[in-house]
Amino acid sequence: MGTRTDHHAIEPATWLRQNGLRATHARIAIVRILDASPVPLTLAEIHEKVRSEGCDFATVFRFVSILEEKELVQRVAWIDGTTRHEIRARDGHHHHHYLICRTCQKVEPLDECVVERFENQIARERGYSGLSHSLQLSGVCPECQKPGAKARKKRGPTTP
Amino acid sequence: MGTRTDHHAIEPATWLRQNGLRATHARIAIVRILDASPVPLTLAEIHEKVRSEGCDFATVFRFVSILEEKELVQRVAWIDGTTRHEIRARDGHHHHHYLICRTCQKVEPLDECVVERFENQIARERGYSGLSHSLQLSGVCPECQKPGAKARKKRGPTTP
DNA sequence: TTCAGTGCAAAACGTTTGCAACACA
DNA sequence: TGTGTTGCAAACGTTTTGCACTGAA
Repeated sequence: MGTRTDHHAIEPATWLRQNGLRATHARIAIVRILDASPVPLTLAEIHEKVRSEGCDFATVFRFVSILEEKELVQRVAWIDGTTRHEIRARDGHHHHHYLICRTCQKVEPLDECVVERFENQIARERGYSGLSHSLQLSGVCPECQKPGAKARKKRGPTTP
Repeated sequence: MGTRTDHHAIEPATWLRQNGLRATHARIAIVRILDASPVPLTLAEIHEKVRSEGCDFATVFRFVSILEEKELVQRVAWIDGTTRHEIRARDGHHHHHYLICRTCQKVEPLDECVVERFENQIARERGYSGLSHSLQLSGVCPECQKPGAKARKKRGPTTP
């Protein structure tokens, strides 16, 4: 089994600058953690793993928010109600699905995505575009696709 | 288009007693609201609809928790991060999927479930049983299926 | 009558923000 | 050096619990 980092030859610092972000100590640490994890993490879990480097929770919160705005990290509503965060792999995969044990909470990532094919079908039949999914299917409905429709509503935390 | 209640000839009070629950004014009101909604609701939304009957938020919280323990209501991690609750239909359907507009938040329920077939395949290949899904796939792993494995861990709020 | 169920209010928790000090470009 | 970033700490909103009163069985 390969690790997620196999796909990421690019150094965190380089990757950050490529995306127009400053490469600070805290940010590099956070990217490393996200990069190394095979499963989405909560903000608390990320903080737990970077606190040793003197990184504050607020920094985790704000930086992950920035990554999500730039769509470099994907927010996932986990089945237990927690909100988790997953870095987007740079190998073409945009998301993953998981098999979670209700008893021991073990998580197994699944490579396959059965929904994609269905997603295309739904998009065709209902006239939606830009569909994506993590839990439920979501997209933009015909009315909202019309030019001049109200601006896309921000989801999640925003940055100052 | 039919309403969800088409499937529910049983009166809320009768249904509650059948499931070993007391039929109080507040509980009947909450069941009615859940029954009538085509989409999962947040606790705040449920409370909003029953507050006119003098039903407290804590009552909504505790009663929905009881229904979830008895698996009469299913908890859903919504894509916007909210936690929602959906009553289990008594017509064989155990869950639904939804098409959500990112712009106007409109929700369209989808009848089809493409994951079921996949779920069976996963269950076979990985030795899982009792799989279900709403966002991620979940089930019980081989180790936890062994007789004498540790008791099933409670999810979500518990009752006193 | 009795005890489960409820309302009220406070506690616990997670998320979000303001501000002064700090560090990268 | 200057502006974006950070740590600290407080403000929020939501979830959860304790306790005394109430009402269904």
